[in-house]
Amino acid sequence: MEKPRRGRGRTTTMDDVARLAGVSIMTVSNVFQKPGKVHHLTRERVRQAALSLNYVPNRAASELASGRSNAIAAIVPFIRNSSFSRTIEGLEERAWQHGFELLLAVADSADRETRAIRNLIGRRPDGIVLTGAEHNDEAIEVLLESGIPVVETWTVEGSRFEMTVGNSLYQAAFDVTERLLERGYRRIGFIGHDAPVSRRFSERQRGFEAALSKAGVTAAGMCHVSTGSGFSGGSAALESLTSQADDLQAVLCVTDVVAAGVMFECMRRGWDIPAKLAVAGYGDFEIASQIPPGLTTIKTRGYEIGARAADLLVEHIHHGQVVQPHVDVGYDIIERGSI
Amino acid sequence: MEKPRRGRGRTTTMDDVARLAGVSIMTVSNVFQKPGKVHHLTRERVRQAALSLNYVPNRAASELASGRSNAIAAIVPFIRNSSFSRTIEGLEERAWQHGFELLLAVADSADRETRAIRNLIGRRPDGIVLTGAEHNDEAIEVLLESGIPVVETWTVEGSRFEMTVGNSLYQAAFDVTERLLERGYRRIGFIGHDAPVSRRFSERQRGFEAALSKAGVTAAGMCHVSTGSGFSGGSAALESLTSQADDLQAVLCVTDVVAAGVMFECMRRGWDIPAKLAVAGYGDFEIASQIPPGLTTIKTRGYEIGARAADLLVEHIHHGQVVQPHVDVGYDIIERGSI
DNA sequence: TTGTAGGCGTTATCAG
DNA sequence: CTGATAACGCCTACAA
Repeated sequence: MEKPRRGRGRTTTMDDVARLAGVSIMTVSNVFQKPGKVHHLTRERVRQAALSLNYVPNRAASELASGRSNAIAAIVPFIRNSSFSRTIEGLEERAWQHGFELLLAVADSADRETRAIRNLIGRRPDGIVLTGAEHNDEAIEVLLESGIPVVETWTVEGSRFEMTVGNSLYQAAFDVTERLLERGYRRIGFIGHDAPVSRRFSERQRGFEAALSKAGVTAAGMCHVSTGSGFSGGSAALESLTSQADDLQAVLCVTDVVAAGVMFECMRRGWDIPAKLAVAGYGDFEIASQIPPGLTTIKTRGYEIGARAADLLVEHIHHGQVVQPHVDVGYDIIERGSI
Repeated sequence: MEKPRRGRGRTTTMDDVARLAGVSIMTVSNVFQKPGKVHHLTRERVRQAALSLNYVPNRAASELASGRSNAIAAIVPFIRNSSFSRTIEGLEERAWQHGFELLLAVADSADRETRAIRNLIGRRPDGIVLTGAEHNDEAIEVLLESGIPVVETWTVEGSRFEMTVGNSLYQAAFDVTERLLERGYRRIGFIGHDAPVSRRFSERQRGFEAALSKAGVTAAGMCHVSTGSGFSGGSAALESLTSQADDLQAVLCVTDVVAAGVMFECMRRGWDIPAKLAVAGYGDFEIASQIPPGLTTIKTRGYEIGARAADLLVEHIHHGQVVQPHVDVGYDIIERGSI
């Protein structure tokens, strides 16, 4: 049987459209790229021809010829249960408004990330968005060398890239912890995440610790659950924390999902929230507003992070530089019944 | 200021590598494509040269020349709170094993889907995976015309594409409903989703209705929440259902997220589950096992759907056809405390 | 095992 | 406003 080779001669090309419309191939190209440069009637004729042939331009050829891909690439560690999905939405939407497509890669480990980055670079995107992962040196090297503008998001401190968009994780954690202290809680525990997103999450931990030490209080306990462990990570962590301190009064969790896991565990134990245990989360996921008695949390503006990242890239692509390369989108503390 | 044109002459190409390694450009190409055809030592020399130049092959050029992209494209309506994310993972993993990359597009409306499909086709992927959305005719037309093999997932019934992978939504809903009837519940309500994924979800509804009518029972009420409405959709729906039937005993929900929303609402009302209201969901998301008293649900094997879809495509790409083009991955009923 | 010629489908450039 | 020509970077086919 004949090998199904689409590449050779089967797909309809600009040539077909040009012939059908009775114009040159260049005119067809212009109709799609610079409609203004083509006469009203010619344009319509070409459009009709393209439509009737179900013509779709070949991006590979276009990119090769123009050296521009009109695409922005993003790489995220995971998409489930995370504020990253909001960031992706922001990116996609804004990128599209600027006429760019989004190339998305998911990589949950440094190794996979390196591979994914190579793949992406191979596609020569006009810009790349890195989202909150630990990058290994090789990947960073390749990225810097590629000449493609890069913006790093979420994890801002110590970034080696020219542009960053984030929100003050440190400050946010500091503020909620102070809020807990104001409420009179003194025996407070912390549940964090371990690698591969440690840089990001350790900022939260530092904020937590700073607020405590400012108040002259010591942490009731620290505990780390693995990234992506979800709700069940919360129950396990609570177990561990209570064994470290049986007079635990409050917990600050690295994520709303973990916090919800803690709250589910409290329900199972029949513990009243916040009387027996106060809980605070991070992210303001939908569950925070729904789970009784409502979860106090930090709203992260993940969507805005994506949108601003896209803006930065587009600005860089068009002008070769940006006016303000480091953006902090801030955060809000949302108080609900859990503290 | 000079426009930053990467395309023209700045990036390192095979030529540079070839020159540095003292070989022809073809040899460099072979080192990457068919390492076996190049002499041991030459290969190493080329690899070193490529490494030291941070050379990354240009996919656009490669695709154009070979007519193959080594990429599989997938399009999903949304990724948050859904079994689709599992399907994506399965797809990505399996595709990678076969040496293919995954191009992912998210499109939450038929219009965006059409646009996304055009974009994807422009990239000439070797295969396309469609995931549980309503497709409009134009999109289907373009897809069929493109000659690219397509597999449709989740939504199987009435598919116009040559390959499908799904699980019996109808049968699954039928079975859980029977389970509820066996438990003695008679006043049962249904919470479904409306467009744009209606075809998919209406199969569930039909299964629900069939089981009821087989038992000679009529539905206590039907209710539809908008896709992606999340937990809050559940509370709202419960509101609506109880107003339709104040003797409601059980609800079957289109999704675990909606079911969890119903359960949260019950908690707020102080209703005991399942004594006052039994709840069943769909998807076996993590929350189902964590929310007290545990949510009875249908496990959908979303990962396997993705994996099998990738397998089908690869088989088709390699052999031009597949032996068994329609796959049903089945489902499991997971019983927990909520019924 | 390595190299040479030609072309993939599109766009930039510049002439008509 | 339209069209001819020469790249773009790589791969297929064939020759050495």
